[in-house]
Amino acid sequence: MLDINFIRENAEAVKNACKNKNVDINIDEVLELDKNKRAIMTEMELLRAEQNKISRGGKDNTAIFAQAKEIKEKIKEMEPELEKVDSQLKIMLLQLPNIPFEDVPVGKDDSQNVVLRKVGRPATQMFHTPKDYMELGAALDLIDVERAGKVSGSRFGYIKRQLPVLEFALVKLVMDTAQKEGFIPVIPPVMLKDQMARGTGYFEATDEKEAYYLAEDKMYLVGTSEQSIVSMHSDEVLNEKDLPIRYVGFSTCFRREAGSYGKDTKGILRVHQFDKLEMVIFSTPDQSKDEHKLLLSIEEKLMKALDLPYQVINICTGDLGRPAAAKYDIEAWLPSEKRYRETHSTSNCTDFQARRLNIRYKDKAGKVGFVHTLNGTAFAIGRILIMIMENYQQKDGSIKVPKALRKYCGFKVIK
RNA sequence: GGAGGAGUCGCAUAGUGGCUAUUGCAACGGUCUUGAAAACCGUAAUCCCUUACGGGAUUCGUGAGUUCGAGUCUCACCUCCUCCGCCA
Repeated sequence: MLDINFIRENAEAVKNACKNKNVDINIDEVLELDKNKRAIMTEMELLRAEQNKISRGGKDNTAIFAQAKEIKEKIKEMEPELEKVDSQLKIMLLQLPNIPFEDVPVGKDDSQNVVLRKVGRPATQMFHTPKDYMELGAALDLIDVERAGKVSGSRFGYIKRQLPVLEFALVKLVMDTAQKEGFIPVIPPVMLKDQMARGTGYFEATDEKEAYYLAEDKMYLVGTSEQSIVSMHSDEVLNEKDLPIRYVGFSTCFRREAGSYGKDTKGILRVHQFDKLEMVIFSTPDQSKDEHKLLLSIEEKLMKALDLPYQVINICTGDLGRPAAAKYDIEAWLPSEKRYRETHSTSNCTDFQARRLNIRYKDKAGKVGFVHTLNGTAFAIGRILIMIMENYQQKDGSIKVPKALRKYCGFKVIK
């Protein structure tokens, strides 16, 4: 959510942000509603002040109380009008996107994202024609999507044998790496009250089909632990001297993948349920750009530890999503598709989520302001397993284990 | 799932329909001090009107209601605690 004062004073900047983010909202209408709302409010407050004055006068004054009652009726008549304007305004405000930073490339969609750098050598000239991970997994009995289909339907999988052990090795690698940087490990709830699910700003009434909803209990399943970790400090005032607060969370994530019919239908690249290690940072506004760099640097450190070839993408305005002011993706090389596929994403959401969730901090002078929130993938387990399998496959169909994981999993090769 | 209790500023705490919601501690700022401690003084948030000085509205878990007036009364919901049941 944006500050209404900011919108009043920077209408052009907001219009421009909407245009660059492909969001179609009439800012002039927002300003008009805001103006209307304030006019009604002012009038009501004047009446209420008068009413209070009378009520504070004393007891048993029936003549004057009759007058107060009259004012009360008048106020009551105005209420629906205010509510109407206010709810219209609120709906529009919640749909407004965060303003992208000035150095974010302007672009229409993901085709205009910018490659910042490539690291590691894509194994295009591998010694043999690479097998895809499903073929490798079938031979070694590591992934079973057929039985998962029988039991749960499409876009599910059983991860078997050495793969779960590798998952725990990845978890340990991330925990060790992140704790060195002061991240606090956390396992968050994966079910959220609807108001919290909205707080992080990924869906509104129009597109909540993206999340799983438990109607009986009025709860959502998280699509990412970012939702429950960012919400953790809602309605709190943090102390500046405690900032930045860094968390590294592990949780299962649930996604309906509505609207992605036909995309990545095979295998476990795009599934309804997967485990993910996620980093979340609460910082002061001054710190957030550096913290964003830190998140990206840890993601790259983890990728280098696994020695996977990757590229870093600067996401353009049209592909940023509503809450982010800046976002970098990491894409790893997938040999079977001969292209890079997304494994990581890190966003600086500035005060956009903090304003919705009312997460504030008090500075040394005692002044209160909204924190900045940032998030970044440490590892999305399923996708990283895929990348390891394909990039570390051997001629005989076995899979080597990245050196950094060996001490955690206890074996060097899957065969 | 059943029965009972509670929610007031960061923490603790008073407040059974009336005017400006009490008190203590902590934290922060100031005075004093060579420095510190002590002492003393000050400090809630959100919103609206105003160029400003200033004024006003709202907020006692949340939302409705009763009333001229609600922390206080009524209803619903949320959260926590205790006991019973179930359970890894």
